[in-house]
Amino acid sequence: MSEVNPSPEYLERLRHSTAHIMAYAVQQLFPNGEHTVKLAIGPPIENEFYYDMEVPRPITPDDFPEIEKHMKAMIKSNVPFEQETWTFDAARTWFAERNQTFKLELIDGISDKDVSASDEGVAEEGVSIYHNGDFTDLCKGPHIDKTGECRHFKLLRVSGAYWRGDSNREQLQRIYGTAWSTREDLRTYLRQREEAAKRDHRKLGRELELFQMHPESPGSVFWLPKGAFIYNHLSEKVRKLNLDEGYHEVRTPLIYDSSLWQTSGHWEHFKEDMFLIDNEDGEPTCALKPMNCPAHMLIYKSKRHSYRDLPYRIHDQGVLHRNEATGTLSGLSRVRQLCQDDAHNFVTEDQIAEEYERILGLFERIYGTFDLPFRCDFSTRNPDKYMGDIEVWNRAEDILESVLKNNQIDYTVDPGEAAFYGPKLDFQIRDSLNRDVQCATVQLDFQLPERFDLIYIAPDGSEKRPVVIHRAICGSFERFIAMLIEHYAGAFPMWLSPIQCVVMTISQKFVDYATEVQNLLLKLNCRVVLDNSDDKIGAKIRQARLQRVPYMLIIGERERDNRTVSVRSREEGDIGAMTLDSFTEKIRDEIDIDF
RNA sequence: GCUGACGUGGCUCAAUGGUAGAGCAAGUGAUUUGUAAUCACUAGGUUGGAGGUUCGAUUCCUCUCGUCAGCUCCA
Repeated sequence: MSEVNPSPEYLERLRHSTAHIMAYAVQQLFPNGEHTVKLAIGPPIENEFYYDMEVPRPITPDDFPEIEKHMKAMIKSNVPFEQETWTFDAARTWFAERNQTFKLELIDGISDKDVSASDEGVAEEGVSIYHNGDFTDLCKGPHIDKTGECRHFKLLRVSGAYWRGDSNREQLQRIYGTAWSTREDLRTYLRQREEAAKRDHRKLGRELELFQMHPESPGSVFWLPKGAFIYNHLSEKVRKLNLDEGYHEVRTPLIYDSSLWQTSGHWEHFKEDMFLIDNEDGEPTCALKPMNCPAHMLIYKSKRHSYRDLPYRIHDQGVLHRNEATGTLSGLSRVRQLCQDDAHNFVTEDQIAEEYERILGLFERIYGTFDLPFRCDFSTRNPDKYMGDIEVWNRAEDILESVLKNNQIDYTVDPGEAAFYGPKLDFQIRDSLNRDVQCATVQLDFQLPERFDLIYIAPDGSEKRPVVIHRAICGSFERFIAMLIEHYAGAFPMWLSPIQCVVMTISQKFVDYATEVQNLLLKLNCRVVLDNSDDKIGAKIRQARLQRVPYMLIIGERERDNRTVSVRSREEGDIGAMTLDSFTEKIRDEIDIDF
């Protein structure tokens, strides 16, 4: 039976089991379903589950009621989940009779393994099979006891997914659903999703007039005045922080001859994703930069560097263009034109550790300011695909790991996921829909210094190869702002709010005093606007609240006569009248901050 | 790029083969207001674009562009 405080492990079993029930229900949708619906895999995922299958026609959300009906029927019958072990031959025969080619492929995969190594759930001499009622599936389990436990579920969405995640193979239909042990938990989860959708940055971006997109330039952002303010303000703060930390800021071209991209290796790997410029013969000869590093290599190389110059740090917020595939574009999170708080730090091998410490210090300054929780993926060397000296790699990876530990950063290791030219740290933040969004990245690079033949002069006068650290703290400002919008649900902290105060009059009679208040605040570099329209005060407040303005200053007869303002704060509501001095004192520290 | 869904005034949505409608926003006028929407009037759409079927298309079909959910990719 369902548990009151279900363990994560129980919920996984529950969701996995619900996926089986759903697969059965989809089979019921089609005549001869067991033979025409080809099942692939159906695992539980965080909070949800899915099942991938090949079906005679695409499933749409319109099919959900019918699928759910069949699911409920099986749940109501409360049949048990029962495990059996079949021999490979028996399983092959059974699934072949039912035309379940994906399952046959899975069985082959299992039989190829050394089964004596007792892979979990895989029997020594065969495969694990689960039945629930009339439904039979190849599955290592585990499952719950009876279908009746899966009462609290809902189908959510449908999409395509490639068999085995390979875009060269069959594309299947994936149906997502969610399942919980109680009705309340299900409701809570669905409500959370609705709440999250309300803070979707695309929706808020439109409502708060921060930015817009147009089909005339898909994937590139039109920043409206308020959004542009946030963008520029943020970029300015980051720029200042980098200058304080010893970075040299540069500005570099957008367009480069293809030879540069050949040198850097991008031509070979990423030509398809670059915006190219053709000559008269239609041959691409130039490209818009998708990243800044080659430009910075040229700058480094333009003079001889002593070990005394290192670390040499170049910061660049240049405009980048990446011709992302159409299907991947998404709001501000995945765009074709972007700027990063990009930097390249040229260091000696001995300086790697300290430089990483310093970079993580920047993280704490910036992410701490926004109170953003992040975690880190540490991608290590792929044994089959790496360049450079294995000793250097090992040392570098040890350094990165110890830096993560020293700074008590929550990280997971992705073995073999590093690029061939160096190990990397990717910093992830959760967006409002609980999706991981990658922002920052810190990557060690042994390759570009080779390709560009970079050197520095060591104390003994010999020429040595520096190491390059690619780093961005915010990552793309576009994506970072998307995340901030959702993190704050549009209610930016005072220092980042495009409008910090609205002075609003009770009636036209008080415009003079209201203007005086406005001018006084303007002198303090407060971003303040005056609402002297004919609307009633309630309407003005509503308007300002919808725009998430931090402070509303209400000016009527009392305020004018006493030379005060009545303050309504975004967070606390009406906080009463105060003198102008006490208000300016109150906001003095909020108006502006540095990282 | 792939699969699917969607695209109607600035925004949110209605109209299912028969002259496209509402609310909000906008404009004008009235009102001069005390903490989340004052009232009235006016204007605004060849229904993303192109082709087709039909006496007639927002509605059906094809192509195309864009958006969204995912998948693949992500220097």
